[in-house]
Amino acid sequence: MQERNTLQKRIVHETLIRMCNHPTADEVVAEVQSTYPTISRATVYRILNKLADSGEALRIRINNGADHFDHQTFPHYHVHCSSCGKVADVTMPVKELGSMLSDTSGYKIQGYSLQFDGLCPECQENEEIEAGA
Amino acid sequence: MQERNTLQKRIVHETLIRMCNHPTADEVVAEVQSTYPTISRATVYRILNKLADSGEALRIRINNGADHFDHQTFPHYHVHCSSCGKVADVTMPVKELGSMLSDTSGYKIQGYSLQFDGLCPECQENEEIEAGA
DNA sequence: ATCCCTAATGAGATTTAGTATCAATAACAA
DNA sequence: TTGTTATTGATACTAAATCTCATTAGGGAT
Repeated sequence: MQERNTLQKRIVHETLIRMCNHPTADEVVAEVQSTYPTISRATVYRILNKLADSGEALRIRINNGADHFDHQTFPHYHVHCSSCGKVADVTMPVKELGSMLSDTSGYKIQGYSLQFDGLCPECQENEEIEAGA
Repeated sequence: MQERNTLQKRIVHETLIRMCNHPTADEVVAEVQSTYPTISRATVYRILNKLADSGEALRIRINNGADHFDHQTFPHYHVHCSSCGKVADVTMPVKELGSMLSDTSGYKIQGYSLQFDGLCPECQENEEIEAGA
């Protein structure tokens, strides 16, 4: 017997799919607990890790902050707003970055992580308002 | 009076320069304490943060693990060995990644972080030995 | 339908990396 | 030499995530 189809796994996965805003693990915990209050934080973390490991979800590692999760697994990147912390999708092909490296470093490249930091449209507006005042 | 030239700052910076292996903050703490045992962990963290903020050192954010520091500040990237955790330099121009994004996402891009993961030459060897045995 | 094995869960302790607090210390300008 | 205050050291604290382990429940076997 290998992998059991538990209620908790179904709920966490469904919840992640329903939340389209790249939630953190703790945000998923809160959301799941609103309908299933007895689920444990450790369980949600375990299930999200498993989803990320199996490729059913993406783990977005944010500089400094908590990991975010994305149920969309097609190849894309993320922008992280340095002001409000929001995470958004970016679809941009960046080809061959990894393979370009293999000969120069001696490392066998397994992957790379590319993450952008910036200001989201809302925070840009707020900045302008503050500057104007 | 703005910035004071303290013994601690000199020692931490010198130590970082002397350690060419992209140490973590705690590795710097250990190294400094070997000759100056009374220095505080908080002090080393503060000084490294200041060096990174002022551009006198680079902060290398490793997925999952502790930040590493690099006294070399010319533009380059890093490879992180997923097996032993070692960090190595990669010099490869990646131009315009940020500016390519500005129109597609609505974000005002302030920067990006690009980090490679792979196996260092030593760990590749170990892997082959294990596979052969 | 029941039993049994063990994967998975829940609760809480633990770890790791880093920051905050604050009294004591020590640069450095006067 | 002195006074101001940036900086330090010690420690408490926080955040994110993992670990531990007794208990629960999925699902194959009977």
